[in-house]
Amino acid sequence: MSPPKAPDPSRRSERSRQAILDATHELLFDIGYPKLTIEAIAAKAGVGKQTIYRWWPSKGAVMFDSLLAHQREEGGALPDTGDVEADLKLVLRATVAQFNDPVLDGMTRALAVEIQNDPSLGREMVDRLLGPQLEATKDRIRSAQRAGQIAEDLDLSVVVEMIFAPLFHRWMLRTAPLTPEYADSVVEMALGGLRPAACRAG
Amino acid sequence: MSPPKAPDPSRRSERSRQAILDATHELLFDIGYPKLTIEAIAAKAGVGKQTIYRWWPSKGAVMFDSLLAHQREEGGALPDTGDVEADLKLVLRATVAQFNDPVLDGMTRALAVEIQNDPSLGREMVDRLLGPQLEATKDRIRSAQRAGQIAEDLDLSVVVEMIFAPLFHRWMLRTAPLTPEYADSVVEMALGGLRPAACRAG
Amino acid sequence: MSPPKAPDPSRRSERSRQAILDATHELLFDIGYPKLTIEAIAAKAGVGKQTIYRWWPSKGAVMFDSLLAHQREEGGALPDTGDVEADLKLVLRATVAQFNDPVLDGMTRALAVEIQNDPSLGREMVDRLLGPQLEATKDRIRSAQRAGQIAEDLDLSVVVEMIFAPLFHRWMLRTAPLTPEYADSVVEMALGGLRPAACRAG
Amino acid sequence: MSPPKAPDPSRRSERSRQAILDATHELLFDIGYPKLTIEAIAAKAGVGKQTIYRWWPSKGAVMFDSLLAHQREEGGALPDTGDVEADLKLVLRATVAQFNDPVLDGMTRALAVEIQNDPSLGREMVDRLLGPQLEATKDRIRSAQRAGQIAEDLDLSVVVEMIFAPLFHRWMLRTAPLTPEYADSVVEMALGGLRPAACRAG
DNA sequence: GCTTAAACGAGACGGTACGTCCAGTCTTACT
DNA sequence: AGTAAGACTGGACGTACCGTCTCGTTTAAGC
Repeated sequence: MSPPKAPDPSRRSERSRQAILDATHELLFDIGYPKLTIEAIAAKAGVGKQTIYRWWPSKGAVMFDSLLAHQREEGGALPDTGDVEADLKLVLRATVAQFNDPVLDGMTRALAVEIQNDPSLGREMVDRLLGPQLEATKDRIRSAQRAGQIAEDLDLSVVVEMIFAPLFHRWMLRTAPLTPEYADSVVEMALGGLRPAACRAG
Repeated sequence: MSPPKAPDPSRRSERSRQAILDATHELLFDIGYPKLTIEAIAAKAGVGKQTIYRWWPSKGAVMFDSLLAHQREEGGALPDTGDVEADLKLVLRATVAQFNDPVLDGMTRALAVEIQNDPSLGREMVDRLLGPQLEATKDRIRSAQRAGQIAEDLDLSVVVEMIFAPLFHRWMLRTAPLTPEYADSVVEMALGGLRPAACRAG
Repeated sequence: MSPPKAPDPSRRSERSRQAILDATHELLFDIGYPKLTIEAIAAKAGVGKQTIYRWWPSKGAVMFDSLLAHQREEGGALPDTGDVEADLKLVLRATVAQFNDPVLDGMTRALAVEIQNDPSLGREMVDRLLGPQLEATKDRIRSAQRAGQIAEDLDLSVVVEMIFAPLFHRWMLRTAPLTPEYADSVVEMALGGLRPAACRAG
Repeated sequence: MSPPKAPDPSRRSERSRQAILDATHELLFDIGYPKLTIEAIAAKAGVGKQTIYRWWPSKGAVMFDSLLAHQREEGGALPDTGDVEADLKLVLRATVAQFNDPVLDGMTRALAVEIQNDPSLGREMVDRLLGPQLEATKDRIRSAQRAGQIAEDLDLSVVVEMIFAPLFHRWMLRTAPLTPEYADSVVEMALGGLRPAACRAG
């Protein structure tokens, strides 16, 4: 008859929620996502398994919330020194550093994996994690357009992907090591294009 | 004492090998990689589990071999009409189509996922699947360089990633639908760069 | 510090008590004792689980009260036609019928089972259900003694068990079907004894 | 299609079977049947749960096999001194002692309980445990019949129940303590019957 | 062709984790 | 204060697979 009876969020135990998120984060750090189990989270958090199953649909969802809860509030705007090339290189070098950090590497891979199995998780990730960063980058690009450094007639969604995707690709498929120099190359090539051109040196 | 005793490949049963690869392929198609189990493969192939464990180190490795065995021999060179932009658009549109094919989509995602857990699988994949395609693309780029359509002083590894990565990014993270038009945009933007038009028409 | 705080019976909700007893009875009928759960009783009765735990110590106790509340008031004296054999046969045939009634069968088994785990429940059952019937039988036996049909120097507690125990034994251990004829045999054999005797036919 | 796939008894591990039976027996002794869990048995036996589920349908069945495996081989004939009353008193006093032994008490109650939920278990119990004892008693009665101590025209199934049932009844329902004297009373009353003395001395 | 050692199918084994169910306790809001 | 509701910790349930380990049974190489 009734849809399987949804729990009442107003009665949710904040204490348990926090304990679960903390335990998950710690376990991700200690043993990594593939070895992470609901049972281990429950045990470490001092929580019944049912409490996890009551509020999250999957292991991936718990991990995602845990990631959100524990990331520092970095979502600021990009630097704007007036030199778009330098600013983008700075950002991409930072991204390279993140990918090379063992902990972040593990968690980000886990997240990427889980998105493959659970598209709804992917949507949320795009909205809450990736989206804001891409938006900030778009803002910086727009600023550069006003400064005449970037062409006007471009689809900014494609632009930001042109910039970030190569890093993601190399990291995810491990085709080659991710270095700061690679970040620089990507920025330069994206800005200048592949064609031979007198004005490339700008 | 003795090293764990390697099996003798010369006595391997070709019949069983094929049955396992076929069963895996069919199960990947039917139930998807995450639900795929060694037991199911063994049962479907009419094979003992040990026979799988004897010859493959992991579920991912079986799947990878199965993928290799069942893909058509496409590894040829890229078309070369003299117009590098048109040729690249053609290739990228084909790639888009592959990503949008439900079966290939599922299997490629499975492969990408498994690479996260098993770097050695990643290396093999890069060598046997991704590498050849990137090499073929590099060849086409080199041809375009000789024709004066592409700058000479570029790191080709970065170039091919500039071209393919945006598709991969959008597909993997599901940030937006993958369309042929998107493929065109990527090619145009990569070739022309992001800077204002003055220098773009080349 | 304080003893665990006994609830005040004067404030007990009669409405809830009845609802619990009714729900229990109905569930016993529907799904049987082994599958009966406190949660199901509470849900069916529209009552909080705590209200059950507050007033009853165990599932068995609830069931016992439910049984008491729903049985008809039968605790009268045995018939006394002057023929003790006939009267006992009548009573034992009625007992056989009760054991063969599917509903009573299930509930009585449940009760018997629960007594094994909870001796205090056993005591109460003996006092309130079994005792009265045995007492009534003892009265009938005493009447027969006065009429010279039964020996004087007998321990009546043993006598009544001689009469009822065989039925209980056969029912509980399912050694053979319980029939009215069996009831007759038991009465005849108990009265006449096992020895070969000229006077047995009476 | 296929019936859920029966395991092949010829490949059964005798070592595991014994370990399970032993662990069960020990746990029955230590914590009692109601607190006995399959998980505890598996853990104590050093065995996977599946191995228990593979070979036994229920907790009760394991316990029953464990009981059978650990009982001493007592299934012999009753004593026959020529005095049936004395012999029966001996047997019933032994039965009383068994019921009063704390370990046997617990296990027998557990068995009796389980029979209520699982009639098939009851049948097996009757066949393998209770039956033989009743048959031995019937043999002794038959011998007494030949000696002229017991009437010829009696249903022996009823006779043995007349003798054993009162003990069982008093034990199971805890109506009164089980004593050797009670055993004697039962034998005397069963043999002599309830009618007045005139015909009783036989 | 016969022997013999390997790979093979089958599947039982000790385990781990799953997702569900319910016990019994605790919390919150209502009567 | 007792109650309805239901979230909580805890723990057993029975299931699904894991990867390992026997079992006979092919099967193919080397004598």
